[in-house]
Amino acid sequence: MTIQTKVTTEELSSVLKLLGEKTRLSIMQYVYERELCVCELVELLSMSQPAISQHLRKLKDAKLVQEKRRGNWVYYKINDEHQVYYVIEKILNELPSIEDKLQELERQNLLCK
Amino acid sequence: MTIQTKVTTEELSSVLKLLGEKTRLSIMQYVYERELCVCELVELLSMSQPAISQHLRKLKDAKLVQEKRRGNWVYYKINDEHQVYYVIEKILNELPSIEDKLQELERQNLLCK
DNA sequence: TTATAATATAAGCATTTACTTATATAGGGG
DNA sequence: CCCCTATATAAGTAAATGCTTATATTATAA
Repeated sequence: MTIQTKVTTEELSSVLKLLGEKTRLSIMQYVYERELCVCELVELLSMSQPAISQHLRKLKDAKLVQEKRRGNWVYYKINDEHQVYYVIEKILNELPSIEDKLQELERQNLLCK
Repeated sequence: MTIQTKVTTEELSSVLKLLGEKTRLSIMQYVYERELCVCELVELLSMSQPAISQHLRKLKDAKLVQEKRRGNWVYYKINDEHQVYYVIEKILNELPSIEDKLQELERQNLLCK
């Protein structure tokens, strides 16, 4: 049995506001599928590095993602222990798979390390 | 079996952006529970009538709510045929019940008609 | 230590947003 | 028809937002 912890409207809306931005929702989708470093996300989303970093900062501050440094690279993955992770999963599962884009990245040897 | 129709990241993020605002998320919560007119929402949320109307306009444009006029009053209810209604329900179910607030409104005879 | 690569942060800016106040519209009752 | 009530819309504004460019930080490698 799953304990349903209720959140406040403010807490939930602040999470939804973060997901309610195309780039950030994409980032969430990617780091839900697998751990990725900043430069990989820059490639995948075709956006500038500062833009991606700033989005990641917001997601990290909201504890929606976790970071781990490995040498020069900082890897991000989804935080599956977030208070409303259950909802976040439902949201991300509505989106079509991005597996092909990740494979394309591998094929082009653009993966870091 | 439920057919899982995938939406684009843009479509989904635009819905989440609308829900990612405290007042609008509250409105959705209320019209999910029952049909309400504008002046009732004004009471419940303690906000100005134009502010509520403008939020309702956005929700209506996104087909998240449906409206029906009855005399002077315009009633709004959730659109349970929205493309991602399944997700919207999951989101709203995370929030604590607002039943008590609706009862309080009734008790004070603030319900229209 | 110096150079280089990956990432983060700061500052600036154009756009969007959520309200306000004022006014328009629409329907019901006299 | 006129008046009143409920709602919608318009215009204005302060604050928030998502980018850009420039620079700082951090770790690795020479």
